[in-house]
Amino acid sequence: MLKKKITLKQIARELEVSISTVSKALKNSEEISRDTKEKIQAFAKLYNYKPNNIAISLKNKRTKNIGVVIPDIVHHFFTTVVRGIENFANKQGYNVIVCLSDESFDKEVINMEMLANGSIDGFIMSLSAGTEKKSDFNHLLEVTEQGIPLVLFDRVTDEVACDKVVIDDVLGAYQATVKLINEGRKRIALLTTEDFFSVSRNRNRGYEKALKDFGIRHDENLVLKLPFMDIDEVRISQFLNAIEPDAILSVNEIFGVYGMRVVQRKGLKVPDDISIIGFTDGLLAKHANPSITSVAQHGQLMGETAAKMLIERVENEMEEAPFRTKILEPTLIERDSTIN
Amino acid sequence: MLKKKITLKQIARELEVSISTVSKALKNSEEISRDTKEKIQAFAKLYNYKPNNIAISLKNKRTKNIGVVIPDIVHHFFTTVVRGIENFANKQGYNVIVCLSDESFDKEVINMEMLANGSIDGFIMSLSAGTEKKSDFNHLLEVTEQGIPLVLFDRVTDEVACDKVVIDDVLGAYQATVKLINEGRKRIALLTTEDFFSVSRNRNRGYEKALKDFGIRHDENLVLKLPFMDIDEVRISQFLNAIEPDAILSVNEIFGVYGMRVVQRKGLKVPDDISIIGFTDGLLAKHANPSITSVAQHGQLMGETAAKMLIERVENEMEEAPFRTKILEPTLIERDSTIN
DNA sequence: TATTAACACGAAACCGTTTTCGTAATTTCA
DNA sequence: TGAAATTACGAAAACGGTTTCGTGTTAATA
Repeated sequence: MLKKKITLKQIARELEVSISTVSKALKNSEEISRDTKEKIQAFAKLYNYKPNNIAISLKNKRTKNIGVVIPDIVHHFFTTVVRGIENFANKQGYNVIVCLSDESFDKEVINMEMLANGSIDGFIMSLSAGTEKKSDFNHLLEVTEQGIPLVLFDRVTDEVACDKVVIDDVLGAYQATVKLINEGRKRIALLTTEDFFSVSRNRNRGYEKALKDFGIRHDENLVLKLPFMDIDEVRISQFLNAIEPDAILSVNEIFGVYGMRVVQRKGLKVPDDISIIGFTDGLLAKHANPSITSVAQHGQLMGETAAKMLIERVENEMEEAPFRTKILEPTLIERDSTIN
Repeated sequence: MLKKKITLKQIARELEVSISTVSKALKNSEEISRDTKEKIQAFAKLYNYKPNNIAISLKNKRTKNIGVVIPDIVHHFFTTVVRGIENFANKQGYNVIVCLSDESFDKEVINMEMLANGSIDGFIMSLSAGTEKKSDFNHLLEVTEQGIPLVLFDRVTDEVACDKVVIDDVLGAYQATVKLINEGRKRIALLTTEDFFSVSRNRNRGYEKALKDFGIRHDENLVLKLPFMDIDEVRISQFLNAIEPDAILSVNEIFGVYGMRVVQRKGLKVPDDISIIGFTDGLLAKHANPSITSVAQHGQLMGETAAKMLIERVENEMEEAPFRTKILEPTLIERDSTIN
């Protein structure tokens, strides 16, 4: 007892009217008489008629789909962003197609090409590590040249003219570093990633700026640049043992957790002997023991903001509004890994 | 300098041939002469012609989109499932539309209706808490009656005839409980949720079965049923203080983490004084101190399996194969919260 | 040389809508 | 009563493809 969806054509045939009449009747057009409208509407309701989205998309050249391309989904920050996007987009009647680049340039390109041929009205994305490393943005340029709106978030680039939404990473790192300095910390270690990440670069800058502003010499030896993927706890351990810091600032959540574990294993008390602040306010920071003071990036807000910017572009295609970059303020969530 | 996508019609006009000829030439049809094909293909390449997905979807009545409806995305287990789905689906040329029901029955219904009008070829979903509580599955039945393939995973129901993929929750809880019994634990507390969750019910059964098999009396007082959402640490604390267990089995990750924190605060040593096992092998369990022994649910595999089942259905629409339920084996990941 | 086959292409239907425009039939007005 | 205006609907194009079938031209065959 398969009940396939009914079409305008079938309704028209059953009721012996034309397709146009059915279409108009269902839109309650003034053109159609009361009687005919009622008959058609009743019939349509009975058979649970719903217009076919694909046909409408073809007609309108609007899919009401947003393409979201992110490096990874098993990642707290990105999931909060996706939730924000979903949240806003759904309210506006848009669906979200999620693609994972898996931090790979090639996959990012393939994903975008798959979607760019009519499947979506616009992109929201965060650059993969591979793309940032390669510094090749032609796939983004192609998309924007075709007139497909694009909003970049978090991991962005200056080389593509489009809307962007980021948090003020410099400020976030600055505030975190100042917090540590105000506790009296002098040897603040920085756990960061290789340079090609825009966010890491900015966080490094905020760290350096704070040191400078407070007259603390910037010692390169206190900075450890780790490869992004698989974390090497041994290197963190050797590094921290060698430099003996009195505070640690980590540009992400996981380095902070590992750092804390290393110093705790050495017998140091957090935050009495050493303070720790991380970036990304995820579950780990919240549930660590002690819980870790973190710079919150407001992923959900970022997602909502990005979705809002994108949908505005999509729906005002005519107007050539200038591109904007929304800068969100980070928040330092004070927990038990720093002195209150 | 907007370079809008070129269409067959435009190519045909430029080259003064018919649309059919262009279409065939681009598919390398034998019908078209060498010369014409080369000319058309060269032109198409030059202008970077790519067929419009929407038009093809309309023609084929296939969108190459999969709809995934899950309760939440900021949740480790579901993200691993989504990754698995994405992974498999992408290889087969499918895109994934993710919708969040936010544990709400109404949102689940709305999401499905949005997608069921042609936007997708099939659904993969896990029931929202609201739906399980309400026990109303009409929206699922409507979809299957329309002939849209549906695969349910993890949170499933017997009331809908469709493909399913679950882990053997009874077995997982059984093995975990046995592990605790073998350590010599007698008073094994169970931290679980309200009864309407199918997975919790099954895990409770596995726990009870293990007790019975090993001749341990099942004491209802050792079981705490917590509301699903916002966790009440106070209740957990009162409960554990009252019953003084020598082991805790939690049906999820977070209850386990809270439970561990409570007993640690009381001065108990994990695992010397008390053992802890949780479900869902996420970041918290892995990075807790001590790390928590957990029943892994293999979310990614579950996602891949679901995607495989769905795509098989979609692509063999003619055959009325009987519905299958794939039962995945859980794995007990032994860590430091139990005695090795 | 007449017939047939092969070749190379175009016309048109189709997928399911929306929308413009044309036109019978009825009503209104002078 | 005849002309104009209104009513109520249908035909057809359009969105961007695919595919079947028909056909004019050339080449092969008898």
